[in-house]
Amino acid sequence: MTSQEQSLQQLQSLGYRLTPQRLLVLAIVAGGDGHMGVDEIHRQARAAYPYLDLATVYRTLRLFKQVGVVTEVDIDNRLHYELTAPGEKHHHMVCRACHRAINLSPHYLEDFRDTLLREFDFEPDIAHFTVSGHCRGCRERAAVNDSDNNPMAGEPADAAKRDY
Amino acid sequence: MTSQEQSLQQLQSLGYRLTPQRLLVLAIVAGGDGHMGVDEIHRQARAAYPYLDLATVYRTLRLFKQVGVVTEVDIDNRLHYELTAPGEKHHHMVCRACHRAINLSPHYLEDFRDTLLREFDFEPDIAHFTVSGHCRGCRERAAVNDSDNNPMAGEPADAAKRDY
DNA sequence: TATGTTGTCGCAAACCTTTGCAATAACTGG
DNA sequence: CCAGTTATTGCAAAGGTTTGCGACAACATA
Repeated sequence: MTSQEQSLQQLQSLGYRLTPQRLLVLAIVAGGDGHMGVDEIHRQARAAYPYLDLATVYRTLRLFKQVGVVTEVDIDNRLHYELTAPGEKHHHMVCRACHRAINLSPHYLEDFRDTLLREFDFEPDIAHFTVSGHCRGCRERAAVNDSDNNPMAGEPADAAKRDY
Repeated sequence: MTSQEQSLQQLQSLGYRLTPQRLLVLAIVAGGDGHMGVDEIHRQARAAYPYLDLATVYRTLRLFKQVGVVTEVDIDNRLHYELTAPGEKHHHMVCRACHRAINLSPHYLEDFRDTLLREFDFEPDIAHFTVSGHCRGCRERAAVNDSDNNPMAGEPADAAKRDY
């Protein structure tokens, strides 16, 4: 039984129904390379099944995420999804500047999770966890362009375009 | 010099202009108790200055956040802001169920930050950091209602309303 | 104080995502 | 295999947030 079939069976066992729309979305996400944007998933889905509505794609992905079938990544205020690879799960670090996503092993979050659970009885949702910040490349680039030593907080006033 | 005046001077020194709109929004956030929703800030602002547009409120808060004057908290997909109290900074844990926000001392994130920086040259944006998950109260409530031992992943199929 | 530069505002429209609702289709039990 | 139950869909509309743009206003300079 493939991991896709497992996911489907899991859905069914939880009382969710297996619909062609769900099969389709799952297949597309599984076939995609890395995190896919919702619009791209929708586009591909329509190719096979033109009536499939964008709202359905959103609902389906939300369900898949909740059940753990996919992992959600917020990249520049847009939702992206990738298949949750059992055994090689990972979180993400997303760069605010170049919007690239870097994988992060769960190992780095375990201590943090344990602490919150122990000290506050708070169960963080680390299954869908994204850390945003600035990656190496963008930090170096910024260091060069910056005359002062301000490490990129409050962005230089002479930035090209600054409409706030 | 009050911390508000400091913020204003900081803005100016970065090349941003001091406008009545910005003064107003700052005053309101400073006067509010805890994290305020954008609409509430806007409502209060309009009382004093009816022409102030919602877009300006958003832009102003985004700027304030970027400069560090305010802290952003995402509560149930809605942005909220509070004054960044220097000296008593904190992050937030937001419960996905009851939407309450619990303060979290920066101390809990320092190790995590250091690790990412050391191992990946990735500077996480912990200044504006929110962990979502489930708080004690909601976890207990769920434990009672749950017959099986599934710790709230994939939510019971018999949930009252389930439109995905 | 007068003038130029350019950051900011208000407005309207766009964008991404969620939601209400009636019609439909997936599963269940007989 | 049929009928009943109810989860799910498509559609349209709302919701929260962002953005393009021309008019305006804050600051600097003389």
